[in-house]
Amino acid sequence: MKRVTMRDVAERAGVSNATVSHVINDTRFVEEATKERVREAIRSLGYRPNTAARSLTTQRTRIIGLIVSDVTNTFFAEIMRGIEDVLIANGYSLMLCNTNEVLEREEYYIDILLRQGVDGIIAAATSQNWDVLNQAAKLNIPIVMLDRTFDEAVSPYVGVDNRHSAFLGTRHLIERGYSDIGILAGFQRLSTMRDRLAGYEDALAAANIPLREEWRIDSPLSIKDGKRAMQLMMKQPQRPRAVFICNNLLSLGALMGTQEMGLSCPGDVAIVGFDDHPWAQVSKPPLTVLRQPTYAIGETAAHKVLKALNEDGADNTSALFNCKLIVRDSA
Amino acid sequence: MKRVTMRDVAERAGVSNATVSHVINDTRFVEEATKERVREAIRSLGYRPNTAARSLTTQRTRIIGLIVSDVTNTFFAEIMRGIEDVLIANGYSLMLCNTNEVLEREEYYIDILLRQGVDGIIAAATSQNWDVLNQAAKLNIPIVMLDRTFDEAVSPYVGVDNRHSAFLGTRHLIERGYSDIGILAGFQRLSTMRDRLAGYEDALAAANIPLREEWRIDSPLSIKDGKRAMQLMMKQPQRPRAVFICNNLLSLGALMGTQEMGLSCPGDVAIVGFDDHPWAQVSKPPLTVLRQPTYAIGETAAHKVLKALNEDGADNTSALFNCKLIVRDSA
DNA sequence: ATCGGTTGCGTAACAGGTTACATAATAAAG
DNA sequence: CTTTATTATGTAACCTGTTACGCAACCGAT
Repeated sequence: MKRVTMRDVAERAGVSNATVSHVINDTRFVEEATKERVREAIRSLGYRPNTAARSLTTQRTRIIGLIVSDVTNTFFAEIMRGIEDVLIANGYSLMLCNTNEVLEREEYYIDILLRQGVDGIIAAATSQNWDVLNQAAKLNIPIVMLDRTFDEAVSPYVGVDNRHSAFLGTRHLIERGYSDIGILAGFQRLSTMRDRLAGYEDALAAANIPLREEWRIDSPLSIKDGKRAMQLMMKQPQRPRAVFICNNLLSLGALMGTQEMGLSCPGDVAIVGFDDHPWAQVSKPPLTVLRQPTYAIGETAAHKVLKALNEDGADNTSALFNCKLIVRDSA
Repeated sequence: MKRVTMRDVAERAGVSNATVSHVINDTRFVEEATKERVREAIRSLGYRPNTAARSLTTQRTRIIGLIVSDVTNTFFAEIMRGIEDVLIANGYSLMLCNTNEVLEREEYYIDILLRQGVDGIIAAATSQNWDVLNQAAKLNIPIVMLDRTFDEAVSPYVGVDNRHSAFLGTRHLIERGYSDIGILAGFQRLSTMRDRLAGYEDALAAANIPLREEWRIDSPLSIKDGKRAMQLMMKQPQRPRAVFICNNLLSLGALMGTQEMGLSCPGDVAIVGFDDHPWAQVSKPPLTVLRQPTYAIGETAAHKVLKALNEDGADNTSALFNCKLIVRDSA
C-alpha cells in the first residue's frame, strides 16, 4: 500500500499542502471549517506525518540517544524508565544503545546517533575522556553524563554522591563494630568506582583504621567477577571481617562466592553493597545496601537534556542525589 | 557549527554528489583514485551522512522498533541484548518502547514507530488482538510477536512452548510427592499465561489430580501482586502444599509473602517458578525454576524480522524454544 | 470609487540524500 | 578516420515535509 503523503491529504481536503502542515502543527491561523476538512481528510486517509521528512527540514528529530553499559542491570533499567516517562510526556522518543562497557561499541553508537541526528544524548559512558563524546559536543548536541563522569567533562552529571554514600556505607560497618573491612572496588576506570573507593577510605581514615592494600580487589562489573573477587578476598591468610562492595552485580557474585565457600554472612563476613535490588530482600541473608534513587535519576537526566534543548541558557549544573542506607541482615 | 553535507564533500573532492553517494554506498564503479579523493574529503571534513535524508528517498530507516511491557524485568532485558547484538551486526538500530503493559501506551508507541518509519517491529504486545498492531500489518511492516501472541495473529511468534514447560514444572512438583498444588496464574489476558495455566492443568489431569478453583489466583505481573496473591493463597483454610508460579516477578513477590507470614519454603510450601534470574540462586531458598533461553529468543526474533526484510518469501514460521528445569531447593 | 489594512491561504524553495538518465572521454571496430 | 561500444562521472528529478514570501478577497475609511 502506498504511503499517504501530505499532498494526498491536501488534495482530499481541497487545500494546499501548506495549509495541511499548518493545521497539523498549529503554526498559523486557519479557519475552523477548513481545519475540520483537513482533519477529516487525515482521518479518512489514515495519514501519518513522515518523521524523516520533517526532521530533514526542521533539523530536529525529537529523539534522544541513551547510552548505557548494561541493560540487564536493573539499576540502568529503572533509570531508563524514568527517562522514558519524561521523554514520552514531552513528545520525544528514545534510541537505546547498550555498550556492554566496550569502548568500540560506544564509539560505533555515537556515530549512529549523530547520523540519526538525535537532539540530545544521555550517556553512562564507558570512555573516560572526551575522545568519543567530543564529536557530539562539537556539534552542540546537549549531553548529560549519567552515573559516571570524568574530570574535564563540561556536561552536567546526574547521579548520586558516590564518595559520601560509600562513606556512609563503610561507616555503618564501623559502627557495627567491624574494623577489618575490605572492599570490592570494581572497575577503577570509572569515576563512580573511584569515588566510592575514596569514600571508603575516608571512613576508615575518620575512624583511624589503617588501609590494607590486600583487602582491596578491583575487577570488572559482573557477577562472575564478583564471585571470584570475593573468594580471592576470603582465601587470604588474614581476611577481613566485613566487605564493602561497590556494585550490585559484584554483591550478587560475592554472595554466591561466600555461600560456595560455606562462609556465613554476616557471621564470617558482613557485607554492605551498593545499589538495591528487589531480590536483595529475599536473599540469604537479606542485604544491607545503599539504595540509589534510580527512577528520579532518570527523570532528572531527561529533564536536563530537554531543558538544554529548549532554553538557550542551558543550565549546566550537575544533580547529586543521596543514597539511602537500607539496613537488612548482612551487616 | 554548520552540518557538513554531501555537497561539501563533493566540492572538496572535485566530483559530483552522485559520485560521493556511490562511493559511500558502493553502488556503482568508481575509479580507485577518485574513491580515495572522496574518502579523504569525508575524513577531513568529518562528514556523516544524514539518516533522515537517506531514509526519505530509500523509504527505509534501518531501525527496528521493540515493544516490551517492562524493561526492568531481566527477562526482557536479556532478550533485548540478544536482539540488539543481531541488529547491530546487520547495521540496524533499536528504538525501545516500554509500555508497562498499558494499552494506550502501546497504541501511542505504534503510532510513533510508524511515523518514524521503522522497517520492522518486534513486540511483546499487551493488546491481545489485531486492533493495535493491525495498522502496522497493513503497511506491510514485518512484525514478530515476542513472548506472547494471540489466536488470529499471522505474524510469527518467538518464545518458549509455555504449555509444555508449565507441564514439566508442575510434573516436577508431582514427582516430588506433592498433590495439593496451587497456581499463581498471572494475567490471563496474555496468551503466555493462558498457556502456562493449561500446562499446569495438563499435568494435574495426567496424574488424576482434581483441579481446585480456589487454588488458582490471577493477578497482574508485579512483585506486589505476587506477594498479595501468595498470601491470599496461603491464608485459605485449606491451603496447597506447593505452588506453581507463572512469572518471575510473581515468584519474587511470593517469596516475600511467605517469608513475611513466617512460612518456610519448601517446608510449608514448595515453589516452582517460571523464568530464571541470577538472584534466584542466592534467595532463601534458592528457587527451582523453568529457565527460558532469553538471549537466544532475542537473537531469533531479530533474525526473523531481518529475514522478512531481505527476502520476499518471508518465512512466517514461529520459533518455539524449550525451557530448562533448574532444580534448586524450593521444590 | 479608491486606498490601506487585515484575513486566509497558496506557491515554491529548501532540507540532504538516492538514482534514472545523460554525457564526455577513451577504446575498439570497420 | 569515422562509427560504435565502453567506461567513468555528472545532471537533475525525486522523496515528504516546513516555511518565507506572495496574493486575492474583503473590510472600513476617505
